Amino acid sequence: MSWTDERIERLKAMWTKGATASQIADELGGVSRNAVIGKAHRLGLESRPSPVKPGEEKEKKAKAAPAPKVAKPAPAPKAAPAAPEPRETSTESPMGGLAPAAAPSKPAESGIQYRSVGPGGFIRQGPGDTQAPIPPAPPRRLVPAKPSADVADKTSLLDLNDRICRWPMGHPGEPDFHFCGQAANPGYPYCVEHCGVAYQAQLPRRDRRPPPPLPYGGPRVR
DNA sequence: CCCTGATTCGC
DNA sequence: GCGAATCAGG
Repeated sequence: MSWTDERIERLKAMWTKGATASQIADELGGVSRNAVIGKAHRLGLESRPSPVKPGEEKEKKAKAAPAPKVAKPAPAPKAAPAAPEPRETSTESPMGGLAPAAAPSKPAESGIQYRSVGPGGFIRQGPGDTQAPIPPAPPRRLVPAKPSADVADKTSLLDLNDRICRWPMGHPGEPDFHFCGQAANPGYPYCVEHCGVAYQAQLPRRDRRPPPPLPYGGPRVR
């Protein structure tokens, strides 16, 4: 299974909405949880409350010696205390406070610091400024979104049972995604109308019409 | 054990 | 770029 634009779209939507990697993988089908996580990171959708984050560096792969396949490269020196970074000062002008766009990493010399104050928010702090103008980062925690008015009276995932039609309306991850919700055709997961769409009598080839687009990616393959 | 996301690294 | 293997926290 490949990452088509459509699937990436759904991944982004669900990831942003807080769906777990497992849910996303399950929803998309054909990919593993790991694949979803890997893709999410490659897309730059990062940082979600993770069980294992705390800043302390953990000594990973500290296993005794379970027949390592390849020699582990020496861990990169994380901080060389006695090795100052090579400085490029020739282009530095005292008043040219604007650091080259690619290098905001010299706050001490430019006198300007950018501090994150939350998702997408940054403030600029000059040399004369003290700690004062730094507003505390507002604690923001993503909470489960309440059902919007659009979805409130629609049939959600939680409303499903074996007596109502599970035909998906729209696409998972979209704000107004819901299910048909009509009375299901007994013995079938869909109402009569959608059974008509889902189950079609085999017709002679010459009478076949091109099948209508499926309401979502396609039949589940699991 | 189950779940979670992060990271690594061979492909 | 992809994702299985592996990690670590809950």
